Amino acid sequence: MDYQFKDIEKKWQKFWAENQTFKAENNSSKPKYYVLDMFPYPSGAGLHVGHPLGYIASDIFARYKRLKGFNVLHPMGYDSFGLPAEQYAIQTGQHPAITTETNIATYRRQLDQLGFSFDWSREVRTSSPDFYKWTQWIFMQLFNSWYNNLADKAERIDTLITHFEEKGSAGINAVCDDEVSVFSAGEWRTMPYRDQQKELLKYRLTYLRESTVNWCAALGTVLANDEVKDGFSERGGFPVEQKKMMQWSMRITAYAERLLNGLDTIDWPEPLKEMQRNWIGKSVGALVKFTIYDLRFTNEAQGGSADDFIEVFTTRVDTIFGATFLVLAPEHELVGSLTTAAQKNAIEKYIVQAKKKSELERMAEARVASGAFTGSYALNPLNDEKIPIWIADYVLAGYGTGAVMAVPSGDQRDYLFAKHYKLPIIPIIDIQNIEKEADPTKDGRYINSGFIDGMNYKEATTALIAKLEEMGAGKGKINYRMRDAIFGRQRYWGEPVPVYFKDGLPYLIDEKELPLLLPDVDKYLPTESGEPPLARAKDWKYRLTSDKALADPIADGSKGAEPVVYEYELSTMPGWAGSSWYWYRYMDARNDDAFASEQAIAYWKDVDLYIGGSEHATGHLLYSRFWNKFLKDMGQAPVEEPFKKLINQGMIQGRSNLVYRLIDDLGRGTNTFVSHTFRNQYQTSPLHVDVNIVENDVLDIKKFKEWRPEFENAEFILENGKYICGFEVEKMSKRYYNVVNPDDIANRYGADTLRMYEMFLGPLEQSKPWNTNGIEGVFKFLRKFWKLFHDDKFNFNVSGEEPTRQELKSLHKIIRKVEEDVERFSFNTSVSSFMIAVNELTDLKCNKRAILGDLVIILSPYAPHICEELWTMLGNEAGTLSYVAYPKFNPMYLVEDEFAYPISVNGKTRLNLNIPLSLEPAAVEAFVLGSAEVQKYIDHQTPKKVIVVKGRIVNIVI
RNA sequence: GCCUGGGUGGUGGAACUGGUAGACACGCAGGACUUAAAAUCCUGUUCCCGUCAAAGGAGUGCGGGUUCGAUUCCCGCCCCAGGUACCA
Repeated sequence: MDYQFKDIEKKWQKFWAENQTFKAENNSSKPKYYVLDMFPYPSGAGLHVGHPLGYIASDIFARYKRLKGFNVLHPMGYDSFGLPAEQYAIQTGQHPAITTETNIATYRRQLDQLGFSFDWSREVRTSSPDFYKWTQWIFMQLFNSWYNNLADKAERIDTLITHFEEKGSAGINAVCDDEVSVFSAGEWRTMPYRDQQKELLKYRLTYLRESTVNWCAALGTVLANDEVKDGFSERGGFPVEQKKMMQWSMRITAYAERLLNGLDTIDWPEPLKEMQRNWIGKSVGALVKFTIYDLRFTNEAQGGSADDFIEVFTTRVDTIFGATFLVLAPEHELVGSLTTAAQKNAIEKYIVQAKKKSELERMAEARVASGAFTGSYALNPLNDEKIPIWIADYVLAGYGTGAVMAVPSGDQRDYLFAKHYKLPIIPIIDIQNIEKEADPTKDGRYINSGFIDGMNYKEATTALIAKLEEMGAGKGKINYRMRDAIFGRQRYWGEPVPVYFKDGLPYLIDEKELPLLLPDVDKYLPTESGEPPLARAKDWKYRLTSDKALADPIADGSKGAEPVVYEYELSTMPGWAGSSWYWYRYMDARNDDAFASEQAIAYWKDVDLYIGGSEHATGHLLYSRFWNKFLKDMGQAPVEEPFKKLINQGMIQGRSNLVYRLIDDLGRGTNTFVSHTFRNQYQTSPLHVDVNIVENDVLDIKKFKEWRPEFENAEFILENGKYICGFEVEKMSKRYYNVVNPDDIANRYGADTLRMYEMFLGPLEQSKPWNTNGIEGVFKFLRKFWKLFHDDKFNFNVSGEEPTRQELKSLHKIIRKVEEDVERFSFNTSVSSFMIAVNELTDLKCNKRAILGDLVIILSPYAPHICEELWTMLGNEAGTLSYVAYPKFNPMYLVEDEFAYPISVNGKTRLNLNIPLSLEPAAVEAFVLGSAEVQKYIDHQTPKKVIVVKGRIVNIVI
């Protein structure tokens, strides 16, 4: 029989499902290996050909590891909360759960058809209550924790309460809100319960506070910074504005340093680590206080509570003697009190103007200096120099202290500002060149800089910080760019937050009541009063009954049998909540008592290999590391970093095909099309054509005429009897007619061909356009492979004879090659090697069972269906292929018989040799000269010179 | 601007720690089998010169350098992709 991929693939997919071939056990004498894919959001469009790229790679690796004797966990699930299902619900009224269910069914069918070795018994869905129960549970743990800087880890809030009770707020070093209260133990104990809770909220790792958020009116929700691109929402492209709202936040900043340091311990792509480093944005610098000069000038009306100094953050404290003015952000709180009567007009005008400027305008505007003088002055703490205080929108209120010391000689922005407003520019380093622009050099020695004159950068920085600390005018300080993550969305289709409100303060619901189920609503839009959709839920209230209320000394519910009713939190969790811990759920997916059992977590520990796209660099991958570190602090997770090795698969772009339509004299399109080569000899306009009616860039004219009624009578100017299309690399999208569906490919060539072809396309990590042009080659290869096992009449025919040395050489060459390739994730070169091996064995007419059996095993991770079929045909039990031992490479078969070759360098002929590694360096020369291979080349002559490099490669000049 | 990758035939891409550049595949050209098509097989295919061939020359974005030898290492530039940005 010829290679009938359809029957074979159907048969084995059914077999694997029925026999649960890939079910992983939570205990095993084998070493564990956890291969994880980033789980998909099940969108309505289904999979296109780019999605499975990473899944194929991880599947190959998972199957390879099984053959290598590992107990492999390779699960799959769905990140099924999300915006598209909700948008669809708003438009149609259909419950997002139903849309999601339908989409998941499509995804599942498409995934199954590719023959993945997932353990589906562990499937998770973030939108399923038995999953989000634990997302809510982790939220509660975060709420019940604070970050102790002294221990450098999160602790239960109880430890903080105990400290307050015993010692008051003294001695606490925590990551918390800016405005925490100072109190004694006695004061704490007499504090009303509500005030205590209010104070504790300032320390909790998830907390409520008023923050400026990115509000997207069109989506009716708040977006995280990484969901906003250039002032528009990443999804949908709607305008985003700044708005103040009470919001749930996560104190991820507490983990900034650990998130940064952890990067050095994990095997991730360098660009991705770099993105996270930039996102965290650590800068080491100093806070310096500049005394305000003569407060008499300040505006009496507003100056009542003003401090008498301005604090700035700088990373270049060494340049402080070059500071010739201060600049505050227009929003800085001292601006009002610093503005003199004379400057009041100018300042107010500038503030109005700055506010009006949208994000976009600020971006578009060239770097033109703009600002206004407050009329006040400050004193440089180190030389008592009197310098003016300005405001300008190049200083950001949200970073550092919202105020900077301007050093025009060293900072380009300050330089431009100084030039524009004719402020002094003082050089402070001997080698500085500041004629045209600022020179931020750290080399050279300081000048015009008081007591640091003559020092270098390092000496000056140390000396200055010491001096400032001694004077009480400053201190060393580390700043991070990263902000706390906002954790609420005014949306329906997300996890409800397990919190109710009493007297305006949030309290956790009883843990026994988890999961807090998402209630039904009549519409999925915000209410008329602007409340989130959950406000529409009927009778969705928290009932505090007397027994539960006992724990709370002021609960009103304790008095009678009737429960007291409170409002739930109405916002839901953001999209990243469920994905921030889901890899643990796979370890023990059906557990009702814990997010995963202790034993399961102790066994699987962490993800050994994680494959997914780099677009999650500063979202999912950062939040996951954060939650993992928190769970570790809580003793729930065994290791600091969840994903040991990570690989980014490249994006698969679309490859559009174009036809060239002839244009008549009036510029109108005719119905005549010109083939690619001749397109410039005519007036033409390019037109996208469906890639599915084009093969190898040759247009199927018949299908083209049927494609659209208007082309029914189309005419063509051909080349060599064919119509050749042009192509362009673009996003894969319906409107370019370049979407290729894996179902079509699988139908036509089979899943094994598709799997191998996607790998063959190029390096896994590289982005590349999808191009079906080469797929025939892979298909031919599989057919050739099939034929090795059959005679001319397609009868199965293998021989039990002993393999020849040649055959063994071919086999062991590929065993070694593929093993090396898989270990370094170079799947594309493996596919090539398979082709070479099969070509060689075909030439040798090899049908030896011993050779073919091993070949089936090593090919099976790539093309599992055909290999299972051949494996059973070879007489093995069905289903055993996935767990047999990987063939062992035997170097004996690979002794090189050709190791000398002549090369010509600069007109001299040299012999290049590969010397066996086993040879002692001292013996190399004798070995070389004694070798028959070499004698053949030098032909009795004495070589002029023998050069040995690294004991391995030898040049002989002849 | 800064950070991180990358630049090799008509195309996708090979080349492990510096050792015969272009493996493998597509495409193309020619041929075999066939009434024909499909399928399959064979030959050729970096460029230039050369009647086939032999021989020769050039060649991994550009210009230098180190080396017996550089796609690989170093210096300076150009271009492309991704990330990021008045972050002090």
